[in-house]
Amino acid sequence: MLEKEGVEALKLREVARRAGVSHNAPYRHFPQREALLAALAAEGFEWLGAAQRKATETGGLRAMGEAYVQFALAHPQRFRLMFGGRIPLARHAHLREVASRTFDGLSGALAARVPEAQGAQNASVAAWSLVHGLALLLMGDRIALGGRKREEFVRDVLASIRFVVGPAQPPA
Amino acid sequence: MLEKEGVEALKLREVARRAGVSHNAPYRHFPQREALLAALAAEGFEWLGAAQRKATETGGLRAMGEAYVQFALAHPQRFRLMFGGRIPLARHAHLREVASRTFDGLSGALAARVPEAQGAQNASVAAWSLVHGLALLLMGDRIALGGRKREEFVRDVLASIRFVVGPAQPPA
DNA sequence: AGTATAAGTGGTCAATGTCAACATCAATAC
DNA sequence: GTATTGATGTTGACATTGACCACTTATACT
Repeated sequence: MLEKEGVEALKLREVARRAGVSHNAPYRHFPQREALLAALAAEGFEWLGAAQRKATETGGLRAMGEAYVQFALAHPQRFRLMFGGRIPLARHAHLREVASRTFDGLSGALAARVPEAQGAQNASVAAWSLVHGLALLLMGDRIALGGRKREEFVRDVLASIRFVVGPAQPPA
Repeated sequence: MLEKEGVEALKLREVARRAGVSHNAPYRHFPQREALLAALAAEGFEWLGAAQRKATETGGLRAMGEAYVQFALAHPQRFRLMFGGRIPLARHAHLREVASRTFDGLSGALAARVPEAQGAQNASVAAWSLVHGLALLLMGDRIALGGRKREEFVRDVLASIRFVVGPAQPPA
């Protein structure tokens, strides 16, 4: 339901209806609607973490970035739910924990791939921002691919930058 | 209301209440709730376009990026509404038009700053993705600033990459 | 066998988005 | 000077939804 019809269409009563149970059954599993969304988001973070680990094993920085974008494009609604900021982390301790674990793994893998040098942390954040933003812009159909297939396009864009890990440089 | 309490808290009836009118008066101005959100999003795109134009006049690529991130951080809910993809562009022709105009201006300004060369378009998309993703990650409080102030942090991150505008290069 | 716990049921309520019918009032046309 | 029209607002209604409550059923475990 989430992927096919979006978050707002994911109504507790409709879930119950499709499950063939009474309109109140879901409340035995989730105290509020938001809790169900939080659980879905947490599951998404685990998926993303698994995809990242897999990419880390077999490939380099580039592969990680492509895996990130691919995940977002494969589960756009889920991705929006995870990063949409509409689920307050203050409640939902489980979601907070899973998300933090995923981020830690992600930044750890990033740090391992980026040469140890001044500005390495900056470059890590830049790398993450790049793939995150690229995924979202692609999801919004706001970018002209210029005839290329999506994977090819992603590869080209990710190949178009280099990270500066040496000492600070004057602005271009 | 949008910025202070989020999109879901922006209820038509509440709007009417605060405006001191009856619960149905808003329907004389917007056929559905979604139309009101679309209007707010369109207004946001005009603001963003204006900010970009201003940055383009006085500064370079770096200034444009900083202005983009600054806009997002100054109006997070608005930014999420604009790019959240929850407003179908199929309806709301006005929104589609304003958004397209803003994007055209943005990519035009980008193209003018990026050296004419193979891969220039890729670099433009990468630049946009970078600032877009950085803004969203910062909004989500998912990045450790490392003690720096936000503007400083943004500057550092944006300074940590270079664009490859020459002929294609082998992957790193 | 007996009981505790999880899961499900039906009833209810307030809030919301939306629709239809009616009212008001200024500008315009005749 | 009056009638018409369009924009704006109002009242009343309806279905849907999230949430709460008391009650029942089923499963598991002592």
